[in-house]
Amino acid sequence: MTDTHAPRPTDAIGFASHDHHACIEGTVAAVAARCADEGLHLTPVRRRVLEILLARHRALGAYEILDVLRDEGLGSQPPVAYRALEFLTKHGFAHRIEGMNAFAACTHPGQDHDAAFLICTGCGAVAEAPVEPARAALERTAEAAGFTIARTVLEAEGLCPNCSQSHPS
Amino acid sequence: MTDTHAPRPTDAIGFASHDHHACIEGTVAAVAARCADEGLHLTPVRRRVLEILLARHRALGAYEILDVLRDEGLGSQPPVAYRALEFLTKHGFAHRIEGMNAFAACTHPGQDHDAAFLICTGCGAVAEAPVEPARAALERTAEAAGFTIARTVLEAEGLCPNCSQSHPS
DNA sequence: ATTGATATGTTATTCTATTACCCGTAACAA
DNA sequence: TTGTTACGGGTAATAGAATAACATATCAAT
Repeated sequence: MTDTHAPRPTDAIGFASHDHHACIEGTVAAVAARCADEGLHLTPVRRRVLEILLARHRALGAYEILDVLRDEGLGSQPPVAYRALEFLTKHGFAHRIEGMNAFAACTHPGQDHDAAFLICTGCGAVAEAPVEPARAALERTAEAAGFTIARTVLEAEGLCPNCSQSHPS
Repeated sequence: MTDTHAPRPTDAIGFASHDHHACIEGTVAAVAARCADEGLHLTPVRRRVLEILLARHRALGAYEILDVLRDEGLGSQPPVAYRALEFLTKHGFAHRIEGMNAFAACTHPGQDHDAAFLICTGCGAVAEAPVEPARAALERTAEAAGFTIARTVLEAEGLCPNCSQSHPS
């Protein structure tokens, strides 16, 4: 419990403060429901990794996650973390941030999907942003080259609203 | 000398066949000129790493590059390759492909700049595509969230024109 | 009960990247 | 000439990220 519990509604885009506790519980519940629906097993390790990612709202390396799991007796070797992360990313419950070799929980878990990310270099927060506009632009660029896109990596590093105030640069 | 020397003009976007030998020499010459201009040292290791990247037209891992350098007696330990790559990427002569932990030569060397990449999962070719449209779209998305972009990672994996014919899927 | 599919435990290894320290040389000032 | 400063490179050691390979367990379905 490291957050401030500001009782504001969740922002669709992501950097606003919000009821973090409810945000975690709600997302886990939504994921659990989807798993039940689709016959996927949200096992204790998988659920816990999802909670760890949600609790931070930032990207975590596999070994940071593993440290937590180890402290809690849920697993001690890399494959434990990587397997859980593979499950979560494969089903669209978490995303890999390529630019950081790290992982973040998905904020609107659905099918396996690409996303765009806004990564704050000030506080480390990661927000998932609508992917369509940028993806569409990239599609048009690719089409001109006769290239067929299967997967996109769209990430932006910079300063979130809070940090751009504190770092007036 | 492993290419076919098809004497076609270089395609601005990148997957067309072209006079590869001239393409390498021309780019190295352009980079050398820029270095002379700006007082940068294009040392033997740095030049050779650039040539290696250009010769492949695909993304190479630092250790693949190091293997070549080692064979040629130009260096044997990781920092040799990483230092050269840092120089090349810092000055916009090469780019890091985040999604692959690999590096590719820049096809229009200028100042340090972001770019968009089309990465063929069939043949491994990497083309640098215009970054502006996708970047602008991402800018608009970020603006809506009050986020200030400093750097973008825009990569698309898929099939290039040649491979989408061979892999009719 | 047995099978088959899925999930986990564990060891070892590979791949990627950086830190730290030392050496040599070019450029320039005293 | 002698510092001394900056830069590039050589090397060893280590850190960080990811996977391979193999053993074990769990559980549902026949």
